[in-house]
Amino acid sequence: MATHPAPSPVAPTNPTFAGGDALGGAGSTPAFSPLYQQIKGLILQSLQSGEWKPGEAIPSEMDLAARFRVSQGTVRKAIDELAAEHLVVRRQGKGTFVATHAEQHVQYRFLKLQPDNGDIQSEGPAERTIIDCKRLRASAEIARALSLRSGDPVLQVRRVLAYAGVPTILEELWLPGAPFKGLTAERLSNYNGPMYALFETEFGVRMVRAEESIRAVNPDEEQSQLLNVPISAPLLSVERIAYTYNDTPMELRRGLYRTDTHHYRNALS
Amino acid sequence: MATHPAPSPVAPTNPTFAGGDALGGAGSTPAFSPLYQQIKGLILQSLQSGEWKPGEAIPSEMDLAARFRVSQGTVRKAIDELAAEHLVVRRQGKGTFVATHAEQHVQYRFLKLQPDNGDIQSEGPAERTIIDCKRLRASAEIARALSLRSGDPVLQVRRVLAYAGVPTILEELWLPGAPFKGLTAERLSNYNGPMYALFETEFGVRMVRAEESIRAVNPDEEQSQLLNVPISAPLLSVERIAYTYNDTPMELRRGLYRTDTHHYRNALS
DNA sequence: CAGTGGTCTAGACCACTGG
DNA sequence: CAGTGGTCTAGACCACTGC
Repeated sequence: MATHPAPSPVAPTNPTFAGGDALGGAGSTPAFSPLYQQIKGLILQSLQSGEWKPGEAIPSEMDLAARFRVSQGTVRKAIDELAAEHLVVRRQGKGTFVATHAEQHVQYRFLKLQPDNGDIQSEGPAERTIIDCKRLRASAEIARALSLRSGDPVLQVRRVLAYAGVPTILEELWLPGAPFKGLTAERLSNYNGPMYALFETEFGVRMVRAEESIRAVNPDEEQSQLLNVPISAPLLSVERIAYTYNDTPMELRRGLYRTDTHHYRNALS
Repeated sequence: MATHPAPSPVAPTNPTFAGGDALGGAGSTPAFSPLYQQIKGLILQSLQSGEWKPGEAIPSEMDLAARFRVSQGTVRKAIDELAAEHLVVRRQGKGTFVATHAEQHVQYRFLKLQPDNGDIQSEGPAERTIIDCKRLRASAEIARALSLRSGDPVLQVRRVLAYAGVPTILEELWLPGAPFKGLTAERLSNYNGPMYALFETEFGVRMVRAEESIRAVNPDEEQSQLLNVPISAPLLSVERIAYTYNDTPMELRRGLYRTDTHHYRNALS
């Protein structure tokens, strides 16, 4: 595996068209794909297949250029896009590294709740309490969100996050059963750090992007007790679907946020 | 103004350092600034000064390269960043255009509320009703948000947005008095299109980015009447500060969103 | 067809990191 | 010091738009 003997994965010398051009022009869309996009796809495959693990360095731009038989500039543009999508992180003088949720700086990348006074760092990490972790069968709703079939095995986790002793977030999340075989309440409790970091190291599942739908709601009886708020208290309902590579949904998470001391922060551009 | 006779705004031939290097090494930060960043700054100045107006084309990459006496590739990288920040829009074969909120495709770029069923397009534009438009003096809180002094003149606008006849959004917004001299309820009512588009064409104020803080709240008596919901209904409180160039705050907007038929959508990456 | 942005290359040099 | 990513250049060619 030390040398890659000219796999020639792309057009031999010049940039060409990609797609089913061999079919004789039957294609409806010309589907022009620039070389750097093809290279990006190949790098993506290697990331996906685990050839380079989270936190590790990927080969240098020169190495990749030689491996794919393109110029350094073309590899550079491919990596630029991967870096913009936070799939890799560039560090001048050191190399390019596979992104990870275990990083100190980008911890809790997907959690947008912030304390009203003081920044995130000063608040410190939340106190986590697992309520339960059950194995059950997907309802139609859960199945649809996770691209499963109704009745497929799923894992349900519920937990509370507290800041300075005040329960602030109540989360309920569902994971597809197969990729997370062996996940238990105990392993969750013992792990110290972001849940997504545990998913990476223990199950090889890397969350790459997510989408959230936010509403204002009132808690039900149980929720109001767990969060220690009156049943009439308005709460933020945050439903998240998190995706791995290839836009494969791997988690449905429903959060209830108290917003009397915290707020959901969002940058628009 | 047809030709720019070698203004030589940057280092004559080679990339050099920027910053107060002439002070004799007293600077604490070396402050290296790549050429393309300097070019970006110069283009930004021209955008800001109104040399090219929203919707217009800026000079071609070749022209800018000649004007700034750098290579096309350097100009390209500068424009790449401006395009990534949505300050300009590239269109292959046509040119690069100053971004505008009046565009058909990117209308309501900052409004993240979406109908639960069906996409945004099918819903059509909201019915807008101006409640009032008052000229008053900034409270300490408003002044801080807009980088003004307490007592400075500000403009307050309140309005309701309804979809399919259902009042869904109640907005209250404050604008600094000086740049928006002449804005009246009538002009707002008569204008058809995004408010930010009116700001561009009538007042030369271009909103470039914004930050939102979101909470769950209950309405007060007046708010509940205007939105036609019970006083116990949980609502989304969305406080936005919108910025022009140079991170200058130009609007404070407080929205109350009903989330029984709509939701706030956010993409995380 | 000319003009625009978009891609690709090859080579030079710079800034940063670590041994 | 060698190796990495970062910048800059010059030139060629491609894809898209509109006249």
